[in-house]
Amino acid sequence: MSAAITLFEQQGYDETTIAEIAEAAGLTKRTFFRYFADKREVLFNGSEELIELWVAAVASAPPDARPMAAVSAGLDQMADLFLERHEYAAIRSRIVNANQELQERELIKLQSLAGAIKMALIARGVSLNAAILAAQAGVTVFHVAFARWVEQDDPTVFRRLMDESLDELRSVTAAA
Amino acid sequence: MSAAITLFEQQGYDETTIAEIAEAAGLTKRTFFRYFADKREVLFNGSEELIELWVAAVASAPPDARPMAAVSAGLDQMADLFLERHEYAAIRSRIVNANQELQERELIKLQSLAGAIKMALIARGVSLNAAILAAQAGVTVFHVAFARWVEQDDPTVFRRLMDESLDELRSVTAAA
DNA sequence: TGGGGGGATGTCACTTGGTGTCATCACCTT
DNA sequence: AAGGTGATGACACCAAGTGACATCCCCCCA
Repeated sequence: MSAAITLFEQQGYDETTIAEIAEAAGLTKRTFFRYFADKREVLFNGSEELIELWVAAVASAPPDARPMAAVSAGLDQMADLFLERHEYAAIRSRIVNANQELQERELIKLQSLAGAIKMALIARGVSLNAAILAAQAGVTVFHVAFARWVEQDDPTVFRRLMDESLDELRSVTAAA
Repeated sequence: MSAAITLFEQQGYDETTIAEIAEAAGLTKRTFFRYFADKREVLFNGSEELIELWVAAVASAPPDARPMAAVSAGLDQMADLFLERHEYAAIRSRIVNANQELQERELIKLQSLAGAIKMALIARGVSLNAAILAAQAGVTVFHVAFARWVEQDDPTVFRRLMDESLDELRSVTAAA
């Protein structure tokens, strides 16, 4: 992973071959593909843990909490999780934002995150449609706030940025 | 395009090679790549027109319309646009939903749609953050309603499904 | 009317991502 | 010391893309 990221930073994602990454890491192309399903995946390693964390937060919210409050408990976890990864997140974002394939992978990871949150909401008794939209809203807020968070210096404002985004979403969708 | 879709339906996306598609269409692999940037793109042909249509609807909404009302004018256009493409949309959805690469491409097309709507909102004087979230909300509603629309028989209910989804999003994000 | 030029297509060679298969090696167990 | 197991290497192969150049067809104009 670190060999890959270093090379991506230095020469760009497209210009870096798997063979180069493997050599830099002291192994072969074949071994690379035993650890990562494809070239993109090397940049999306912690994503299952992230999903589990969010799902656990939704599951353990108070039983009477409204769907969006349960989802929002996941946002707290995200703020925590990324607190000490601000610099890494910024580097990784630069790489991802410079390449369409990587953005595609990022979006589908977010989609699978939304799917997992949806299931966790359904397990709480939330209706299917409400679960889909609450999960999607939470992920959108996370995504938008994340993009703003990596663009500035203070790592501690992540949770505040998420709240602001959620407020904006609320006010923009509010009936006339 | 039709050669590709037919083959994808018959034998699956992964199991179909560009050479096969090209042969079925009476041309060569090289020519295929002069029309489509990659294998996925053959399934995403009308997407620029779709974006232009939505953007135009946002731009021509009444000047005093609230952001989400302008976005919603785009939903009207989408309902129209797809009215006579229900069957095609269903076939295409089956193909896309069976393959992760294709879902990734679909998501980034939706993302670029959201980006275009965002710009159209900004041109109306909407603030950056409100524009981002209104555009994203509109695309989410479209995406969710689209998935429900292709799953059932009556093509005329698309607009109603979008309204229902927007209502659900509103109520789920509403403050406690 | 017959070149000539430009755009579309074909040909071919090449790179790279990704996979199946088998050999090898290291380490652990008994 | 023998055997088994999991990780790695070696190698051949396929399919997606791409660059470079040849060819062909059609339209325009002297």
